[in-house]
Amino acid sequence: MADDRTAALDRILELVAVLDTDSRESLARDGLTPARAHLLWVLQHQGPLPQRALAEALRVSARNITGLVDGLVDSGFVTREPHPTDRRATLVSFTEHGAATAARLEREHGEFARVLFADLPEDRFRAFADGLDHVLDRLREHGVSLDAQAER
Amino acid sequence: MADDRTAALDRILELVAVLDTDSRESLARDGLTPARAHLLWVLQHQGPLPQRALAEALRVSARNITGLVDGLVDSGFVTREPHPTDRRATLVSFTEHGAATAARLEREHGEFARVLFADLPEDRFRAFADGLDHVLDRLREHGVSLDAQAER
DNA sequence: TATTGTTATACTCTATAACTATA
DNA sequence: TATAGTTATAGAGTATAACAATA
Repeated sequence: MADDRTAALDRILELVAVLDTDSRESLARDGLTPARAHLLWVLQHQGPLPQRALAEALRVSARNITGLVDGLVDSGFVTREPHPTDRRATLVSFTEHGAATAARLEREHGEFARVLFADLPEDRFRAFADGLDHVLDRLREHGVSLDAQAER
Repeated sequence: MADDRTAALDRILELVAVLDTDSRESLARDGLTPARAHLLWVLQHQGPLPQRALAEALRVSARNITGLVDGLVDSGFVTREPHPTDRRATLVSFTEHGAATAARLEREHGEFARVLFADLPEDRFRAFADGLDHVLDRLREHGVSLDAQAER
């Protein structure tokens, strides 16, 4: 019994490894890395942002954002524009290529979700989603969550 | 409906992020990184190995193993010993500290699995494990798996 | 005085290619 | 000739600290 739990955790970790490697390869085909794609994702959902806001959203240092934006500017996904009211800040905005890529990544994300659960009957899907919620709740109870991490 | 699937995928990705950050922090307290801990894990399950075997097990370059072993030697987790029959090779073995740490990490892995599924009734746990298998099968069908990745 | 972003510096993980020692 | 591991080199992600420009 206890061993079943360990086996399930191992399968979760296998899933983590598989998703990580696969998304990495897929992004590489677009000339992106996970960190840079994450930045595009935030821009896609929140619109043009100053680097400071990006640092908070990605929960990384300001220095790191400078590097990520440098890379995305060089590869043509975003531009640095002057902030309309604060001359210290720069607004990071999509180029056409960046906007098109981000939109496509979002579409593919939805398609991937459909493939993942294809042919899984509704009741079994519900049960799985339930278990997922349970696990995330258990982690939150133990102070392990994105919010808890953000507070540090 | 289709949106439920996307929401479930998003929760899987949240779980991935949470587990990644949490394990990273936990390992850091032991003076380890994920890559170095992975190497210790392999050593724990397969015994002393030449670096070449470690490169295959971790699926990284030989050069990378040199760096990881350098770090683990410096921090006192492993030693490089001469290979008994092949003078080109070096055997990577645990120090006492390394062996004790690896054993503790394995214990904590099992404890973590128990916490994760605590209070989840057996039938709901089964349903979750089922869904997990389904998702991994779907990925395998699409050529996305650790084995498929290994073949490249 | 506080904030935004950059420069300087450093560490880890990752890779390929050239090279040494040994098989 | 092939294999084990290292040196050389490079790129990405991450961090802290010092600093410039602006608020």
